[in-house]
Amino acid sequence: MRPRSITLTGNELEIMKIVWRLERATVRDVYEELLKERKIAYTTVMTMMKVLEQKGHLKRSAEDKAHVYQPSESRLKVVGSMVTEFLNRVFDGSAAPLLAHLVDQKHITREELAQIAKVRSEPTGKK
Amino acid sequence: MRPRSITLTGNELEIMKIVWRLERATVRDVYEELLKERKIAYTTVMTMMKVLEQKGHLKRSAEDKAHVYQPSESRLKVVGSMVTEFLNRVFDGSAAPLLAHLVDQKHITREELAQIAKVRSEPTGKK
DNA sequence: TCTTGCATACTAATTAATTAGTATGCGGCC
DNA sequence: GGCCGCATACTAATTAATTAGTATGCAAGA
Repeated sequence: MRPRSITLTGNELEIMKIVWRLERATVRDVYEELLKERKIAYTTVMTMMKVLEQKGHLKRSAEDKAHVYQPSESRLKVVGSMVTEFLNRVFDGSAAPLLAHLVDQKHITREELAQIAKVRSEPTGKK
Repeated sequence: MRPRSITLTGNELEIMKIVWRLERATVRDVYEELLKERKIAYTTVMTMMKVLEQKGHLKRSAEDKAHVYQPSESRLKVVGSMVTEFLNRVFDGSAAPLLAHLVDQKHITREELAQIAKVRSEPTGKK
């Protein structure tokens, strides 16, 4: 049988991004945001948010008339695990080849790379 | 309806990695390799390779008794597009936040980062 | 020649993912 | 009070993904 995807699928991530940005949102809030990008039915959003709740990515609280959803985990944490999963799946865990791709495909310049290395390796001197 | 995934799925990538490595392979070749990792049926591998052929990732030639498969595109190209797709989907196309994750999660050290920046920005002096 | 092994083609079953319609209830406004 | 808008719950349809069984054929060895 088909295993449920460990990480977020494309559309699930799209919704999570909105909820992370709004911090707390109703189905309607997310629906309105998504409408800016593409045609979608209100109930479709509801279904997807219910799935996200079942998967543990969203917490629901029946506050007012409409339920309010909030992220269960920080964007940093979730996206971090997505990065790790991608790295393992595509590059067997080695980041260097990924870096090479980023540079070769000009997603990042050598200067930016050097700058990040600099900032991170010399954070004012201590710790 | 559900759209077919643009990029390779987990298992498809697993197979493509093997074929890229072997350069040319029969279903049995791939099957043997996969068996080293996990239990899987021969026909399952065949089905997946047929799908990969339909998707245009593998070319098939009925050489001898068994069909021989070869990659349609280089690993570099396919993986490159996977990187781009991931970057767009997760980070809206910005590589910097991805870099930050790689460093924060210690997938790569500041030293490695600096080294890659150096190698790539000063290739002996000329082009 | 008959069996055996391996190969392919075809069939099939299950669950995830995506999208949305239908049923139904509740709180206001006319 | 009844209708309207919005909300949720339930139902549903379609295709992808994953896994593998069955049917069948061919070639080589006993």
